[in-house]
Formats: sequence, structure tokens, C-alpha cells
Amino acid sequence: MRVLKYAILGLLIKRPMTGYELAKEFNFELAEFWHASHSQIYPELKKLNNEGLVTFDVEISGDILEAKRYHITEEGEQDFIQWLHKDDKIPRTQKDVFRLRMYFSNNLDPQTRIHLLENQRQQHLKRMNNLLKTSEQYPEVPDLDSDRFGDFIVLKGAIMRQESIINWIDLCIKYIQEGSSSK
Amino acid sequence: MRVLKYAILGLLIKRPMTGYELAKEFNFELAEFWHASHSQIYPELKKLNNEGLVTFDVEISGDILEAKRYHITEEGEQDFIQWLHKDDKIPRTQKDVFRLRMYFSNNLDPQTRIHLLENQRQQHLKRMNNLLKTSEQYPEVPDLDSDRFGDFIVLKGAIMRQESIINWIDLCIKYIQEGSSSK
DNA sequence: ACCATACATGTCAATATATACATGTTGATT
DNA sequence: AATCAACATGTATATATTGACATGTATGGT
Repeated sequence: MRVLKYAILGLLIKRPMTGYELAKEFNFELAEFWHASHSQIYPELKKLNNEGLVTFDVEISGDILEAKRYHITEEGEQDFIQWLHKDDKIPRTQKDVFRLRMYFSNNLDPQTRIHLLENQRQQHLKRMNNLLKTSEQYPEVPDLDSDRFGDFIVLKGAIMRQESIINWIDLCIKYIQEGSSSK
Repeated sequence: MRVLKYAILGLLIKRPMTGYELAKEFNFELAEFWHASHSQIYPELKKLNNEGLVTFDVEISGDILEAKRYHITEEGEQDFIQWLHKDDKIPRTQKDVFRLRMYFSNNLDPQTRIHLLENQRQQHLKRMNNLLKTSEQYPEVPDLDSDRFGDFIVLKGAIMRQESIINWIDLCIKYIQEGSSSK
């Protein structure tokens, strides 16, 4: 499906970027829902360039350090916009190692289960606080056509997801406490 | 990290299974949080057998049709139980193509955004109903040590996640309607 | 007898992803 | 002058995953 292709094209519509900058984007705003590291990005940029969907200018900083600043072409923009209109079939599976572990949790004693859950809880709570802090950047809903709008709604979604996960963990802990005290 | 290895070992603790049956498991109870198809399962079973973590008996149904029924060994069980105790670092990214799309949604007109969101909403609602139907199998919390407990809690988690996704979609639709009417 | 569905096991090729290997510059601080 | 963090670009290897290719049996219904 070449999602990375479209992730890159979408970012380049905002502004021309180097491979290094693209890699950074995947570690900030987009990090909750997409990621790619530079070892994937550089070959993909080369491919997109061969396909005529992006071009680049070489910039020099200092004496010799070269950076390729990639721009999206007219063709690339058309391809991206076309992709953007497509309906997604919701994936049957969202892989989640922790939930797989919990699926098998009858093989653990109650204390261990609670330890594992508390550990997850703490990590999710920490992320939740980071997301809430980030969302302070948005005292109000950005304009629909602003490129902040997308970040705003996926951030909201990340917070809601986080909330739901923490509630689930708390529910699991409750079940385990009730189930083990009654014995 | 060889998650498939542990997914298979965990299933084989419940009961000995053929590769075919394992593949089916990944399409039912576990389907929300893990999946593997037979082209991954058969080679992995061979590998686990070489490592001494599983063994198999050949069963004949009818005249000649052979099926290998895999059993977990003592060593396999120890390996699995050890893995099960491990804390997971929560993943920075849960890849989600639809949210990536929404991140770029400022490039779409409001009607198209709402169409895409409604389409997702419908699909998620349908899945939600399936999950709720499945959860009718559990009029009460299964015993902590029953192998139904794991299925029960991940099913609860799937329902909560689904609820959260639908709420997010509704929120997005609301933002778009408000944002486009005020212009 | 025919047909469809489920049972059953495997391989192959393409793609995707993560991690490590590999190299070098620039600019700011100490 | 030395050091460190950030900038910058690539390749290589291993693993994971998907979808197609490939083959055949068993069972129940018409």
C-alpha cells in the first residue's frame, strides 16, 4: 500500500524538507500514529524522485555539508490528493503485545498480573500527561484549512485513546483484586 | 522479539493444536490484538520443533489426510512462562493509516472529510456490535485461573477501545461541521 | 455422481521495518 | 583546543508480514 510514500508526500506539501527533517517529524507530531526511521526514508525519497513525485535542491551549510531539500511536484501532489480521498477498511488487527500477554494471563499469579498492569498504567499515565501538555498549544480549534487542524484532531484522538487504555487497565486491576480476594 | 513464538506457545498451553487450528485462533478470539497467517505459522512451528519447545504427533483423518498435532514441551512451557512475566515498554507508535489520513485532512474539503469519517464510523459501529454480541457469552467475570479470563479482559478492552474511537470520530465530525458552517 | 466447504500443509516473492554499521560537518560551549 | 549535540546522508542485515502459488483430502448435502 506504500503508506510511507504518502506520509512523506503529505509532509512535503506543508513545506519542502530534508530527509533529516522528515525523520524528525515522525518523532514528534505524527509519532502517535506513524513512524519511519531514516533508513527507510532516504531510499523512499530516492524512489519518489525516480518516479517524478519529488525533486530536490542541494543546500550547503558552512563550507561543504550538503543537504537535499525535497519539494513535491505537481504530479506528486495530484497522486497524494487522490490517495487522501480513499476510504480505509478498518484493520481487523491492531497488534498489541501487552494485550496478547494479558490474553494469556491466567498463567500468572494475581500479584504478578497486577504488577504488570500497574507498570503499564504508569507508562500510559506519563504519556497522557505529555499529550495533555502538548494540547495546551491549542486553546481553541484551529481553522479547518490550517495545517494545524490535522495535528489537533489526531492529538485529541491520542488523548481519548490514552484515557480508554487507562480505564481498561483499572478495570482489569479491579477484576483481579475482586477475583483473588474472594478465594 | 519473536512475539509469534510466544503467541503459539501460549495457545498450545491451552491445548495441543494443529497448524491449521492455530491459524483459526488468530482469526477469532485473538484477532483484535494479534494475527498471523498459515504462511508464518508453519515455518515457526518447524523452528519451535527444532528448538525443542514443541513436539508433534501425526494424526490421520479418513484414509490418508495427515495432521500434525503440536504439543508444548516442558522446556517450551518454562520459556513461555518466563516471557509472560516481562514488562512491556509501551510502543511510541501504533500505526493507523486512517489517522495519518486525518492528520493531512486540511487538504480535503469538509464534505469529503465527513464522508471519510462517516464511513469509518459505520465500520467501527458494526465491529462494536459484533464485540457486544460476543460479550454476551460472559454474563459474569470468569474465574481468574480459567483460560476464559484472558479472552474476557481483552474483549472488554476491545469494546472500550471501539467506544473511544467512535467518540473520537463523532468529535471530529462535530469540529468539521462547526468549522465549515461559521464561514 | 457432483459440488462446495472445511481441513490440512507447505513454499516463494515482495514489501516493510528495525537495528546496526558507516561516515562526516557545523556550531556552541568549555 | 577539545568536546558534545545536532545536522546530514547513506548502506547492510535480519526479521516480520502479506499475498500468491501449489497441492491435495474429507465430509455433507443435493
